[in-house]
Amino acid sequence: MSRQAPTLEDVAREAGVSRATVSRVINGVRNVDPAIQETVRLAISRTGYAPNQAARSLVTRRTETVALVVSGAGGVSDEEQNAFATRVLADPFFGRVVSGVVGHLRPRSMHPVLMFAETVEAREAVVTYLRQGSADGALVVSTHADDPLPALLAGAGLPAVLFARPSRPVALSYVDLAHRDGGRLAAEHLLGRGCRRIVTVSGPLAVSASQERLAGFRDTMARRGHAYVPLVQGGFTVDSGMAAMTELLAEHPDVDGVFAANDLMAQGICQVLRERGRRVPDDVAVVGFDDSSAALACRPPLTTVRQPVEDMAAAMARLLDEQIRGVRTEPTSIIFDPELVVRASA
Amino acid sequence: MSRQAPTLEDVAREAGVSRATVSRVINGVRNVDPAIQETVRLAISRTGYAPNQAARSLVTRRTETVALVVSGAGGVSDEEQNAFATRVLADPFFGRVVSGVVGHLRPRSMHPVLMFAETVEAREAVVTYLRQGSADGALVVSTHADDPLPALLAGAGLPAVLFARPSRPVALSYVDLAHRDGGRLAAEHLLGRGCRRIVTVSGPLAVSASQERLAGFRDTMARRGHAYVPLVQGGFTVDSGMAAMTELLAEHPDVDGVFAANDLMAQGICQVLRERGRRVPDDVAVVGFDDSSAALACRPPLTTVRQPVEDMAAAMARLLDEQIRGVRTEPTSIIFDPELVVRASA
DNA sequence: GTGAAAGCGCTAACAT
DNA sequence: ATGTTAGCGCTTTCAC
Repeated sequence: MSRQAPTLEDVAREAGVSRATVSRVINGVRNVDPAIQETVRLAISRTGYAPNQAARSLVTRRTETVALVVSGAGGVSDEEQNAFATRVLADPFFGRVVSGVVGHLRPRSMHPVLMFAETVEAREAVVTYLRQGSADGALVVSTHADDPLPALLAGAGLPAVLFARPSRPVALSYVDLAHRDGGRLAAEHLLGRGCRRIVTVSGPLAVSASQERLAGFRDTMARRGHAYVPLVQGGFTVDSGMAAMTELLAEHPDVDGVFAANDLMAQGICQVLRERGRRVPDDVAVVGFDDSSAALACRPPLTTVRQPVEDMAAAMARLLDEQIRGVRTEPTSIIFDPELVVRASA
Repeated sequence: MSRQAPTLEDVAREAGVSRATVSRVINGVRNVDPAIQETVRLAISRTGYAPNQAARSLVTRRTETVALVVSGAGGVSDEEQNAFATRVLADPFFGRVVSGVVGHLRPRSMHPVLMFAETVEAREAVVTYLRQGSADGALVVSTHADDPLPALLAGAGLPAVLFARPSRPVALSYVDLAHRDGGRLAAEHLLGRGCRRIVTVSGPLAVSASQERLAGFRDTMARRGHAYVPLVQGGFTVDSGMAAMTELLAEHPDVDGVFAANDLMAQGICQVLRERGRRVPDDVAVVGFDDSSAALACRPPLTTVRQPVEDMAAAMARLLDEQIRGVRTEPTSIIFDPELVVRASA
C-alpha cells in the first residue's frame, strides 16, 4: 500500500507555518499574506496533500453530500427491491432528475448518494443515514402518493425537499409542475386540431400528478361541451399504454384523439395504433406528457406537454442547499409551468 | 432548530457506564455483559442517539460509501455534461448496474455516490473525492474504451473495480462478460433457424465489448462458410439501430437475419422492419444482446443474448468491498457467461 | 496577519 | 468484562 497520507501538519511543516494558516489558505479565508498563500500552495502540491473529509465534517458538521432518495410506498418484498431500482431508473424521467440535481450540486462540490426507499426498513435507513450526519439533507422523489418518508423526515427535523407536492400536508419545501395547466394544454390542442372523439389514458390515480393532469384535461373538455371522456388508467409504462389503448380501441373504435398522461404510455399507444392500421396523427392524434426522451424516440415524434424536469430538479437541489446553509428556514414551494411542444403526433 | 444531538457521552451517562462500553454495544463487539447491553440499548433509544459518522470515519478511516462512477472519455463541453447523465441513465443497462450494486451494498449499510466523469475536471474530482476519504473506493463503468479514469485511479493507489476489461492493461480488478461467446450464440441461433442472408449491426467499435461480440459472431459465421457478413456500426441507441437497418435494407433487400449488438438497436431494427412490411421473425429474424427491459418492450419480444448485468454489478461491488477490507489484494477478474434467451424475434 | 490550543465524537489500545 | 485515555485531522476561537 501507499504510505500514510500527508496531513495539515505535514503541509504546515513543509511551508514553515502553522496548521491554522494552511487551513485558512485551503478554505479561502482572507487575511492571509499573498506570499504565504503561495508558499502554502506550493507545499500542498509538493506533499500531495488532500484534506481529510471526515475530520473536516466532524467540526463543520457538514458532509457536502445529499441523499437522492427514490421513495415508494408499500411494504415491498425483498425480491422486488431490485426490481424497484431497475424500474425507476428505466424511466427516462429519473435520468432528467439526476441530471438537474447533479447540475446544481457539482459546481458546489456536493455529491448525491443514491438511495431507494421502497420498504419500511429502507425508509428507516434513510432517516438513520441522515441522523448520523452521513448526508446533509435529502432530495425525495416519491413514486407513490402516500409515501410515508416525507413525514418521517419532517418529523425528525431533517432537511429535505420534495419533488412534487406531498399528498398530506408536510412542513417541507417542494418543487412541482402546474399539472392541471398541462392537462388543459393537451385538451386545447386536441380540440384545436379538430378532434371530437377523444379518449385519455391517465397515470396511476394514486399519484396526485396523474389526478391533476386528468382534472385539468377533463375540465377543459367539459368547458367545451365534452361531458364524457373515456378513461383508462395506466401505469406510466409503455406496456400499460399499449394495454390501455387496446382496451379503448375495442370500446371506442371511432376515436380520433388521445391524451396520455406521460410519453412512455403515449409511445405504447402509438405502437398499438399503428399495429391496428391507424395513422398517427391523421386518423388519431396523440398527445403525451413530459417531453422525455421517449417523445423523440416515438414514431411519430410526440406532441407533448413539456415538464422542465431538469430545471425543477436543480431548483429542488437549490432549495435544499439553501436550507442546509440556513439561508432559508421556511418551507417553500416552486411551481413550474408546463409548455406544449408540438411535433408530429398531434 | 432541534437541540444538540446526543453523543456517546450522553448515552453513557444515561446508562451509567463508560463511553467505551456503549461503543462496544453499538459495534457489536462481544465481551459485554448481556444485562449491560440491555441497559445501554435502552439508554440509546431513550436518548434517541445516532452515532456520528464523521467522528467514526475519522478513526476507522472508512466511510461505508463507494463512488459509482460513469465515465466517458472525451473532453466534453459543459453543455453536454447534463446530456451525458441523461443519456447514460436512459439506457436500461445502467439501471441494472445500479440495481446489482445496491443489492450488494445495502445489506452492508454501504451507499453509492453517483458521479459522472466525462471531462478532465470531472475525473479529477473523482480522484480528489476518493483521496479526501469521502468514499472508500470506486466502481467504474466506462462508456468509452480509452477512458483515462482507470489508470488515474490505479496510479493514485485508490481501490477501484471496473465493469469491463480496460482497453489498456491496468492493475485493477474487473468483471466482464465473455462477449465473444455471446456473439457465437447469436450466430449459431440465426444459422440454426435457417437464416442465410445475415447482416449485423455492431456497437461503437471504440468499445471493446462491441468488437468482441462482433468477432465472436463473425468467427462462427466464417466457420460455417459465411465469409462475408454485411456490417453497419451503430451507437447502442434505438435511433442508431433504425438508421443502420435502413441502410442495410437498402443494400441487402434479401436479408433474412440480423444480429444487433444490443437490444436497444434491435428494437429500432424491428421497428424499421415492420415499417417496411417485413415480418419478424418470419421474413427476418432478429437477435439482440443484453436481455434488457428493451427486449421485453420490443414487438415482437426479442430473442437475445443475456448479459447477467445485475450479477456482474453485484460481483463488482463485492470485489471492491473485499479490496477495501483488505481481504483481497491482487487484481482479480470475473468473467460471466452469456446465455441465449429465445423469445419471438428469432 | 499568524500561531497556540481547544475541541468536534468516536474507536481502540491498554490497564484493570 | 469494563473503564481510562490517547489520539484520528481538521476548524475555529482567542491571543498576539
